[in-house]
Amino acid sequence: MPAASSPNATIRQVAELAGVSLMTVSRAVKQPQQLAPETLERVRAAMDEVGYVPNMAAVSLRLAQTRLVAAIVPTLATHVFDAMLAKLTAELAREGYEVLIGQTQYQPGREVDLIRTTLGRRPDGILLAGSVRDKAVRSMLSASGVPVIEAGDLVRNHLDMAVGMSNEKIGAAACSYLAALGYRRLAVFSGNDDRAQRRNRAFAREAQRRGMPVPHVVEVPPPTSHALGRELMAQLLARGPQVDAIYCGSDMAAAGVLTESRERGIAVPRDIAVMGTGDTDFAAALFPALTSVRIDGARIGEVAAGMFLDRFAGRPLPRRAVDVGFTIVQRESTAAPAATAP
Amino acid sequence: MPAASSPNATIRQVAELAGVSLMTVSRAVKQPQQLAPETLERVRAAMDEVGYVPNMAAVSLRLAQTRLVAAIVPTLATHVFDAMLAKLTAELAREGYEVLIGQTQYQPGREVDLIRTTLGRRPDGILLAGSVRDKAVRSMLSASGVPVIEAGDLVRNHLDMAVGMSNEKIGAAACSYLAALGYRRLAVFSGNDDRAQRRNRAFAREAQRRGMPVPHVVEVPPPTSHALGRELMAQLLARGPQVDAIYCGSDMAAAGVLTESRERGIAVPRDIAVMGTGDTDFAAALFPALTSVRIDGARIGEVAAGMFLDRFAGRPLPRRAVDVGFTIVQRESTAAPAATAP
DNA sequence: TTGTATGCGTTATCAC
DNA sequence: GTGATAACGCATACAA
Repeated sequence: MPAASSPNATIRQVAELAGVSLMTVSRAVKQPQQLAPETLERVRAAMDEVGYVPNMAAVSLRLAQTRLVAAIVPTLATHVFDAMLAKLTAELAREGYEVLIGQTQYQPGREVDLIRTTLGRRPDGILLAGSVRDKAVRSMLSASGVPVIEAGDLVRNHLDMAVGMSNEKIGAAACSYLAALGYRRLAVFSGNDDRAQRRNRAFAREAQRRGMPVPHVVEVPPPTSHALGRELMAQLLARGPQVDAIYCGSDMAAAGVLTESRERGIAVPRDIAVMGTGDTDFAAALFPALTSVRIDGARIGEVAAGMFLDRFAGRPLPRRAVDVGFTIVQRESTAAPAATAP
Repeated sequence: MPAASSPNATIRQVAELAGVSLMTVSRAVKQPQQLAPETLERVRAAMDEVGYVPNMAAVSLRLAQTRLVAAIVPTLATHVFDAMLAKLTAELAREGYEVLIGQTQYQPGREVDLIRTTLGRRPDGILLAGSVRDKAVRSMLSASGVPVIEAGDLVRNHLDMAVGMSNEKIGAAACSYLAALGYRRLAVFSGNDDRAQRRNRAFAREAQRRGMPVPHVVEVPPPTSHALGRELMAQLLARGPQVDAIYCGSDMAAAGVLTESRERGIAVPRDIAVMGTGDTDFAAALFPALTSVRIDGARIGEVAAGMFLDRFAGRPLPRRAVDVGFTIVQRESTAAPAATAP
């Protein structure tokens, strides 16, 4: 039983207790096979007795590596990010790395501060949800020399490494999907962050390409919510154009559209189709079940972890940018319009 | 413009560039007012030029404090934890603390390893979602001398500090709530983790106290899901006892119960009432909107942050245990049974 | 107002 | 197989 264990025991206390030098204790942790079995046992007993855990601040300082990976996300309250972080954390943990999570809460100014603070921790790698647009941030990051992964938004001029999917392709695919089902008067509800805007522009371009009416696009500051979806839907009905399908930048907003429609006696998808983004866990639980663009957060996290580990080990990277794609999960909220009547 | 900034510049490089000593640079960061304005400006220019950010590993080692708070949660994919972590992170960030998040993924064995690894980072504080039951973990933590907050589960014998609510009270309240609405044949679906089990036992005790039939309790390994809720509901209908209300340990499971009921033509709440736990953001978006036990994760995070900051600053704690309570948010899934017919 | 010496806890290196 | 030494980057204490 660990008896008198003192707070934050150091390698020195263990050494004195075991009657060996500092290096012997260090080796007992890092290269146990180098020690005589009897010595090893004595050192281990001493470590247990004082509850010794190596101080990573000292290790980091000495080795110039922290075994820390920083991940910066807008919010934790989004399924894609959760799944990504969970997988990233789990995969990196196998190799002894920990993940330091920072949240910007969608405040652009916060990102610079956060990255500066984060760089102070000298992480071995930094993952950023989304692409880095801010000039200052870009130069800070590249100057730091830290491996950087931009995740979830595959842009051409990524800083270092990237994994994710093209938001432009998502926008175009969403539009094509609705068009193929016969919907023509489209609306888009989404956040006004960079990714969403690029998605929406691609959506509109695709509509134009197909000779459809210009989509009615409404962009608001994120995060989007159920209440927001309801409100936007109410506004659309009150004074918006006639539409037969709505593409939402988040599933929560889409859920709000479903609720508001139901309360007003508008049948989905008969009167109007609704589609979300993210394929959140609750998408299938809504009524009607929500069609959504599925983004595999876990896959993103897995690929990102692999890239980091390759890089840390000095292995050559197969690719510096990985497209994990996306899929559209069709559910009840966008069933095809009735076939031409007999 | 930061020109030739080198990776991980040190205080020495800045000093040489500015033609001052190391201490002058250090003071430029920590006590700028002590420097001659002209010197300060020169140092700042040098810092910008090389992109200097202090190495926290060195600072931590020197000061024996890391400005790091570790938070250990079962998963990020739960609204209560998200909200708690978001608030905790935001509040601590104001005072220059960062939050290191660990996830156990509900694997009990993982908790010990995770805490050991975490202790290596010498966090200034540790927050644990849930109470600490494991003997080894308890002694590791108390031996480390780190301030510990057990969050979200208010037990009597907390290790150090605690904030949350009584799961026993939640169970009893859920039962009382359903009983008051006239439901008598109750079922419970939940995870089989410690917190859930204590909640369920209290639920059953309350039913007994009220002279109601013994509730049909089904406990499964977490995490619970929509699919799981559907399956449990299907099983209940196939071979379970007749029930008129179901209390679920999570909103996702409750959502599954709603879906399965709808598919089978069972009307909620007319034929059966459904109630969840957590008041997740999507609870209001379900159909029918889900009655749920609301747990204010943000409030928990806020109180926890306050406790940590008081402790770090050496201020006396008003209370070592704070009950943030809970509320039952009534929605459509548990409307009262029809009044006695005329 | 600015500089020098010292040590935080650990490990690479070299010596025995 | 084990030990002594130096150094990682920074801030406290003290000196100038």
